[in-house]
Amino acid sequence: MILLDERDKRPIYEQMIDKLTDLMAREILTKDSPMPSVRSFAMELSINPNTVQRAYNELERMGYIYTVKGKGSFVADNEKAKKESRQSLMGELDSLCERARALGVTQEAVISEVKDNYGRAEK
Amino acid sequence: MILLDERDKRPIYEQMIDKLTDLMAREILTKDSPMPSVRSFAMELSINPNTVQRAYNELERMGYIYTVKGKGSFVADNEKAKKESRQSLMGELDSLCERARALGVTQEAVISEVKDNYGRAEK
Amino acid sequence: MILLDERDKRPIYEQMIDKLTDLMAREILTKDSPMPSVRSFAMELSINPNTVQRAYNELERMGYIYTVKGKGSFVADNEKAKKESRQSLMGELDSLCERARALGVTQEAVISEVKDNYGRAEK
Amino acid sequence: MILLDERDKRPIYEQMIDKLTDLMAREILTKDSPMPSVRSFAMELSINPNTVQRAYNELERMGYIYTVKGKGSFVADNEKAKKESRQSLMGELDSLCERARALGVTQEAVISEVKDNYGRAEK
DNA sequence: GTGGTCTAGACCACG
DNA sequence: GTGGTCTAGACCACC
Repeated sequence: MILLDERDKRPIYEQMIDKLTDLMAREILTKDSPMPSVRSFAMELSINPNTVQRAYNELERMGYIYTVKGKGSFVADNEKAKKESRQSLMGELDSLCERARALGVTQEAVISEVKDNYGRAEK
Repeated sequence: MILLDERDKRPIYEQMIDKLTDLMAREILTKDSPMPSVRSFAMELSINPNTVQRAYNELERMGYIYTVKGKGSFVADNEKAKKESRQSLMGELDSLCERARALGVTQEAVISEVKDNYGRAEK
Repeated sequence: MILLDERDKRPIYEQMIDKLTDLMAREILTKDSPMPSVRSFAMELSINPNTVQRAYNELERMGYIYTVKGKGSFVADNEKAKKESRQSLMGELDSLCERARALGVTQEAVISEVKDNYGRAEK
Repeated sequence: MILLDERDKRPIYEQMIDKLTDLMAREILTKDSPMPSVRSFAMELSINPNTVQRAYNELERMGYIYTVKGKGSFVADNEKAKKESRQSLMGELDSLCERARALGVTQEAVISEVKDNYGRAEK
């Protein structure tokens, strides 16, 4: 389902949260579909079940999944995920623009790069 | 000279690096001007001299400052450093655009955000 | 694993880096094998953990090892690192040759010294 | 006479010794010719006279210069300088060869680089 | 005075 | 258990 990067400096549970919310935002994980069980997920990724549990706890707290006792965890409405993903993306874009300005990069240069990127994607 | 943000979770030395490189990019710290001494800077920020030292070490390694033993540290000519920063910035922008596309954010939305940001900066 | 030379005037962490990269280049330390933990290594060498940590930090920055938080540090694939080392070595050889020429040392004398050295190594 | 590199990590007096013995080995400073006075040399390099003095002291101790009270310092027999320079060069060459071997560089590759260098110099 | 290194001991997050 | 960060305090060489 997801792949962990061992060399990533961030804690594993944070990596999991990022990758899972991303899957939700991209609608690969759809509303009300079941999440893997804590145990099987831990096995699959060869990590400690505690770590999976922690990721699930955070995801539930943030409203990305909901848990039914005795049945498991399920994807909540992923509209939320999409919205928040977009917001955080825009936040990153903002801080990136600020760094760009500090380095004397013009607005035009930034926009041209964006257009380039979208252009390359179309082909 | 700079202010530390206690709530910031990143290590102090990293915060310092960010804030100082920013000052250099904006040419508030100019070529060959002296950096505060390790000890005085530590006093000013109420932190340990070792922490300042570490930040300075990294800055020197990255080419932002140079050190003359027994005299102090000085701002280097950071045209090269700035150039590299710009390149890596554009790389980040690219990967950000790709994430945006994956989330269904249009090119127009991204560009509008960039324009907004630059607009806000002019005031 | 390694032995420190007390008479060596260079800082301990630098000595460690030299000896460890040497072990890697000679493939005594192989890809993905675990490095000693910071604390155990410090005990073994009777030095402070901070000093080991510093050496490890530099090694990671240079791409010789990678670190998994909570698990330890591991030997990276250092083909790239070796390649870069070879290049910088050849650069040093060049500047050394230039100094030799300036001192009137003939090409033959230099080559004979090189052959001597490699000859001694075979025994 | 000589140029100091402010960014050089080594102490100034050591840099001076290196550069001056080099000039002697290359016979630019000839036997019995006068060295600059401590004061004038210090002025010329914009450094502290103590530092020049220290360099001169070391040079005298090593036998590269001799001092006549009330008259100044003079270059000693530079045969010595040449000989020692060559020796230290050969020492460096040896340690370089050892590093090369550790990296798996063949004797042939080293020799070819040396020949290249001498070849380039002839043109 | 300056930076550079090192020790001792502490606290934290992660697994 | 692991590494990462920080403090406090010390000693050194250089200028």
